[in-house]
Amino acid sequence: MVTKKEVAEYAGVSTATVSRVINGVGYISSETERKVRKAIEELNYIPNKLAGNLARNKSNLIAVLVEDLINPYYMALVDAMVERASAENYVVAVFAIKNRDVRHVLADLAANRVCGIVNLAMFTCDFSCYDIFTEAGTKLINCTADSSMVMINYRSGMEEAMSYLRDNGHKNVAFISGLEEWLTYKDARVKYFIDNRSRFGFSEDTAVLSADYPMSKAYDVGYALAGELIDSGKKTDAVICLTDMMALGATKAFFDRGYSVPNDVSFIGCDDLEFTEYFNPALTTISVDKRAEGFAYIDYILGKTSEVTEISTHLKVRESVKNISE
Amino acid sequence: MVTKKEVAEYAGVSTATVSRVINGVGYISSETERKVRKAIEELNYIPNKLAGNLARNKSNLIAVLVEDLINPYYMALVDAMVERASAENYVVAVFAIKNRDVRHVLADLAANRVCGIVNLAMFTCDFSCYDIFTEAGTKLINCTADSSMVMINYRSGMEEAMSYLRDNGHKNVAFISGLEEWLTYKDARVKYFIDNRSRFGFSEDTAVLSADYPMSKAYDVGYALAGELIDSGKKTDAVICLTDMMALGATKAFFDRGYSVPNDVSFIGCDDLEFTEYFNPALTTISVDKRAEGFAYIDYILGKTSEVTEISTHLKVRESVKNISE
DNA sequence: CTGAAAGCGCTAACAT
DNA sequence: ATGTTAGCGCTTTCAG
Repeated sequence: MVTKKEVAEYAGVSTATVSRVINGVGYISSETERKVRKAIEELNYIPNKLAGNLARNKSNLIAVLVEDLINPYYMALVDAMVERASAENYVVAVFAIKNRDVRHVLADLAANRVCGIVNLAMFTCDFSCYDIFTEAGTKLINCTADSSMVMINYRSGMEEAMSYLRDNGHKNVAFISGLEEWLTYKDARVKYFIDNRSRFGFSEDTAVLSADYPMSKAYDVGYALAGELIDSGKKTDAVICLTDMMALGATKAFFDRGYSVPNDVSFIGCDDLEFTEYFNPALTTISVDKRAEGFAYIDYILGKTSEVTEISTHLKVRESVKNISE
Repeated sequence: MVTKKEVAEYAGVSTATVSRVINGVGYISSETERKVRKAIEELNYIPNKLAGNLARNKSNLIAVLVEDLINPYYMALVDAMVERASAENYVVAVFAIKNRDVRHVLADLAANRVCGIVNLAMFTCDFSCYDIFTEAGTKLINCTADSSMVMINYRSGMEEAMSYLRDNGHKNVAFISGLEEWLTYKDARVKYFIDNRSRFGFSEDTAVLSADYPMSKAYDVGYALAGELIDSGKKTDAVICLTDMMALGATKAFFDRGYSVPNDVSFIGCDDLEFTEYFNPALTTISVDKRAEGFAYIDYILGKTSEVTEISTHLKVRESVKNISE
């Protein structure tokens, strides 16, 4: 594999000059640049990132931390991140916590001198774990509890969803959160729901159901919680679910017990996973701009954003809500 | 960040010795080892992979090449690969072809000196593109047309699926392949179906439908093809789909036209994506051991396998096939 | 505008 | 069993 030195010799310049034209930094005469580019071209030179990484003691690796990867939402996020990162010659690597000591994983990240970490997992770990990274200037997303640089604005989506339910005659709407209780009341979706349901004329007496997501799978949680909801005997016209996958499980529970969706109960999910369009019925959902979210993460890590980025949400109407106003 | 040299000094040995205990190679007295481990521990030393990679001119990066990542099957595969790779201190990075010149992507891989490439994309590219890698000793999976080191044995799964349909009284079974025609007849699932349908007493007159997967999304293809199937007016008791996502789209097409699944038509998918259990009806599918597949890829890249690995498949019966024998 | 040269932290002969 | 040392290929001052 041809090295920078060979290119330099071939072009009759120094390696420093070659570096300059490649990295587009510093002054170079157009004549020299031409020669160098020609040499690169003819020799088919491919810069060795390994060496570059070491020289600047910083890799072009961006780490995505997940519990496990079996989650369509993450998939969409990672997809977007890869797209954005590769445009800047960065590489996105996936690290999973599943069955591993978090400290080991963190050590892995450190050993590979990742330049940024996007934490999509929900493990708990005291912040001192991250000292090593903050010290090294690694950009962290979602690693500490405090102010995130990108926030999903669920207000608009929730507002639309609740208006839509109201306009379609629903009054008894439950919320399947699935999160642990202490998280449930911190979640922006749940909070908005609770704080505003009376404003939309909904009953205050409907259930907000917690469980242990994301420890358990979203659809399992949805299925179980919907079962509880049915068993409770509470009158419910519609249910909003924290995520689409939860809605998938929850609707299934209703089907399994002989109910029809949306004839007997209406459903609204959240996330807008693209294939939920093909669910039966097609899922009405709060759409999150996952691509923008993924882009924002990368932009932050690459230092291209200063202020916090807000990700928009809106309702995507499909078939899972029935008009029951007479 | 503390370096190997500092550890060596602290322990009163040379860097080579430290390397030896870390990499567990060569002889070291237990006394020295103890001292070194103590130094590592007390100094909180984390080896710098960047330097190591450069020194051996080979990275610990394994690349996964995808068209895009929005595919639950890949997700499961990547998940498994990450698990296996991290156990050996390798890192899995995702590279996407979408909207990019394949040659650029390949150059990226080369620039990062990846030690292996798992090609999950389906782009065409003459093999000379890979010369640079074979020359460098990079392990390649699915990059050239010839013999793969891991093969999914669809026979058993298909056999079970077809027996099951036969035993449930189905005679007119269609196959939604979705692949382009020239690929359709190369695919093991399709081939098995065509070669054996008469043996199971199925009509030879049923459709095998092609399209342009994976250029188009599986569920879109499934939806469109199922529409064609319905329009054709051909009698069909059951349909087998190349993938679960295709089945999702296909069943939706039937629902949208007023049919009931499985009352009017039965469905069998393939892949056993875990959440298809929650489809309505729960999808009966040919289960592929995706974890084993992912593991096999990594094992091959890491040089832990010599002979070709075979991935097993079997039918997972759920609710999408109805017994129509009277 | 360009070149020389000193690292980056680690590996792997080669010595001892 | 352990130490010495010459790179790995690139970046980046510092001179000129």
